[in-house]
Amino acid sequence: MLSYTEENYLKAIYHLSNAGERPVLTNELAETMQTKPASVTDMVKKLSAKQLIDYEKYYGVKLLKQGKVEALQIIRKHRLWETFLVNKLGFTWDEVHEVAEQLEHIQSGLLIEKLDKFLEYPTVDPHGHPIPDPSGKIKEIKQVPLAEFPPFKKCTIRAVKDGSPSFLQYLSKIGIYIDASVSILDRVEFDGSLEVSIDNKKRIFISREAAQNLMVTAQA
Amino acid sequence: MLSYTEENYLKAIYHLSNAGERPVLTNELAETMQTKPASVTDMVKKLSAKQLIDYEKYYGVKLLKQGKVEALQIIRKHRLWETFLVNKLGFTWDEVHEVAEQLEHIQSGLLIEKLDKFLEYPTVDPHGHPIPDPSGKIKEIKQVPLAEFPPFKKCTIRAVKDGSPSFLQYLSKIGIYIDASVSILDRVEFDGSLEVSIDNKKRIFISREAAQNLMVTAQA
DNA sequence: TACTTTTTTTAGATTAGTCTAAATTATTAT
DNA sequence: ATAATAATTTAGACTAATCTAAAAAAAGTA
Repeated sequence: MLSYTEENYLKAIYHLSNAGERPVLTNELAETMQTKPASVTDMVKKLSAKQLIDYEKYYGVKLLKQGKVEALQIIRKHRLWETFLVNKLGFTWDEVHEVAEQLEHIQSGLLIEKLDKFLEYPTVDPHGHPIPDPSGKIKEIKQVPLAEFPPFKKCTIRAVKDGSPSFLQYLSKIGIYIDASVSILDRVEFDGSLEVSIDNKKRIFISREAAQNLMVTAQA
Repeated sequence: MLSYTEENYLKAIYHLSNAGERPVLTNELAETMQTKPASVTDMVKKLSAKQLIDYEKYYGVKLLKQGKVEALQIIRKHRLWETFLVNKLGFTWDEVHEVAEQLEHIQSGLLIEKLDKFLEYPTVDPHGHPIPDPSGKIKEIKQVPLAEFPPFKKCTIRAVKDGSPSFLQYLSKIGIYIDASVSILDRVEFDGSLEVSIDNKKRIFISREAAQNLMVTAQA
C-alpha cells in the first residue's frame, strides 16, 4: 500500500505530465509538492523502485502503467469527494479543494463504491473535470478555451482549467458557472479582453487570462 | 495541530479512562494502540509536554482539560461519520468502524458542521453511542445491561457496549437492533443465558456475555 | 570550445514514531 | 521483610520523509 506522500507524488506527476505524456522534471515536482529538489530525488527513487514510475537521472520521471492506475484512483476519489461536498453538503466550488485533498487518501474500496452510487454515478466534478470510472478510464470531452472560441456563436461553459479559489469566487460573483450559456460580443484589440453575454441576460467584460481558463463547447 | 497518532492516543486514553475518571496504565494503552510499552512511554511524554495529559512515571496518565476537549472532538467526528456511512451510504453497522477511524482525522471544522446539518443533527450513532455536541458536551442517557434488567418487563435496546463486527453481525442475524423492544422470558441458572422476546414476535436465547453487551432502558 | 549558470544529485543530518534489550521501579507472594 | 515477578522506563537504533550544503551534470553563452 502507498503512503499518503507517495500518493500525492503520483497525483502531481500525473497532472504535471499532462496525463503521462511528457517527462516531469525534478524542479517542477519540487515546486508543486512544496518541497526541495533533493527531497524529490529521494522520493522518485523510491517510486521507481516500486515500479510505479520510470526515473532517469537528470532527465525526469514518467508514470509507468501501475503508477498511472494509482494516480487515476486518487483523482477519482478526489473528484467524487468534491462532488459530494458541493452537491450534498452545500459547499461552494471554491471551498472544496483542501478538504478533498485529505479525503482522497481514505483507504476503502467499499466507501468509494457506495459514495459513487449515492451521488448517482457523476461523470464530472463541480469544476467540470471528468471523474475516472472504477477502472481508471477517463472520458475526455474536447473543449476549447473561451478565449479561442469564435465570436457571436453560443457556447456552454464546461470546466475551469486550474481553478484557484479566488478565480472561482470571481466567476461566481460575475455569474459564470458550469453549464452557463455564453457568447462573445466583442474582443478588445488592446489587451485581448472579451465582452461576453451570459445566458442572454447580462453582459460583462472578462480578461484574456480568465477566458483562457474557461473551457467551453459549441452549442448545437 | 495534533498528528494522526497523537489524536489516536488521546481517543484511546479517553475510552480507557472511562471518560477521564481513572488513570490509564502504559500497558493497557500499548495493548489498545497495538504497540509496545516503550513506544507508549515516549508518546505520553510528548502529550504531557503539550499539556494535554498529566503523566506520572510508573503511575499512568490522565487527560487534562484540553486533552479531553481534543478527544471529544475526535469522538464527535468518528460518530458523525459512522452515522453518515450507515444512514446515507447504506453501510451496515458492522462495516463502519475502520473507515470512520480514518475519516475522524480529516481536519475541517466546516466539513463537520455541514455534515452534522446534513445528518439533521443526530444525537446517537448507529451503535447507540451519544454524539458529543460541537462544544464537546455529551448527553449520557442512563442505561443498564440487558443482563441486569428485571424479567418480564419490556425494555428498549439503546446501544451496544463495545460492538465488534462479529457481535454486530450476530445481533443482526438474530434480529436485534437499536430501538428493538425486548423482554426477558427466562434466565438459565446454569450459565446465565437468557431467553428473550424481540418485538413480541420471536423468542431467542442469548448468552450472558451478549446480554452484558446490550444496553437497555425501561419502557414507559 | 570553454566558461558560466542552472538543474540535479549525493552525502550527511533531523524529526516523528516506532522498535529491542537492558535497567529500574512497583507489586505480589512467601 | 525479602525474594520473585510484573510493569515501566531508559538507552540506543531504525525507517520515512524531510532538510542543507557540497558535488556533479546539463544547458546556455560568449
